[in-house]
Amino acid sequence: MLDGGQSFRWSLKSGGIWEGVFGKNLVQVKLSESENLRYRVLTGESIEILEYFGQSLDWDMISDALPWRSDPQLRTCMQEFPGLRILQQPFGETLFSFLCSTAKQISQIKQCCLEVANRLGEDLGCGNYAWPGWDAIAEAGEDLLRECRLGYRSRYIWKVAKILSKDQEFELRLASEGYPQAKATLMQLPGVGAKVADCVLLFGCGRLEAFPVDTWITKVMARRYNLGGWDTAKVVQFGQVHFGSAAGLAQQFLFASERAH
DNA sequence: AGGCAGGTGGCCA
DNA sequence: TGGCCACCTGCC
Repeated sequence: MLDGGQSFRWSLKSGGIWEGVFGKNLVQVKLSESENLRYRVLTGESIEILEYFGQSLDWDMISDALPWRSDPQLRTCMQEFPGLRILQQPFGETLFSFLCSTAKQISQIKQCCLEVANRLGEDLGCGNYAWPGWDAIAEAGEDLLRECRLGYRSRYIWKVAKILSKDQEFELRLASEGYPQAKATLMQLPGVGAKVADCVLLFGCGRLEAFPVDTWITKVMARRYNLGGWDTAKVVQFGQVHFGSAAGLAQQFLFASERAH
């Protein structure tokens, strides 16, 4: 899940150790088979690590709410990736990274996020830099983003930075809204369509009912659920109705299985 | 060498 | 509403 397109600030070091940056935290973790999280805080707070990895949530219960009993396709994917979770990432950098993600491959998204952090972010030690925040991005301007190879996304990201640096209450307001309204609110931001909005809601707002549909999910839903030729919005609707309150977790199982396929 | 990638917004009927 | 197409950049 650290390399599954949820977050773009993790890299695999030697010995199965992953090193990652989120918020003001620089951490190393080792994910074991027993699903125990072993971690080392290089910079930051332990409590934030636990929250980030969703340790306060009852994943057995959440997984059990999925329709695996009646859905052999889903059951297969779940068995293939035991221990898969949804990360609970900070809102701002989640929105930023998914604005960067459109029509890009994971390796390129990682490169862009790294570049922006290196140029504008706070030094966390060991050559790692935090996500800089909207203020710094708004101040840096569109050209700097283009230098970080964000291309046409630069204009959107810069506009969003200007909007959100002037609206400190945005995240709080979003949290008070129901899922459909929260999605609509996010989609009012430039560069945020249905897919980016659902990724942000799922990975950065704890809305497990969000069901982001990208080309991988379109493919896997066509293959496993016979939805070939379906309109993307229809696939989203199918996913939410069929998988229910934890549709986003189902999405991750399907996504992981399709990428491995 | 040209099409396309983990989309979105704008324009057209 | 539904279908195209440009938009940056890098990889196949």
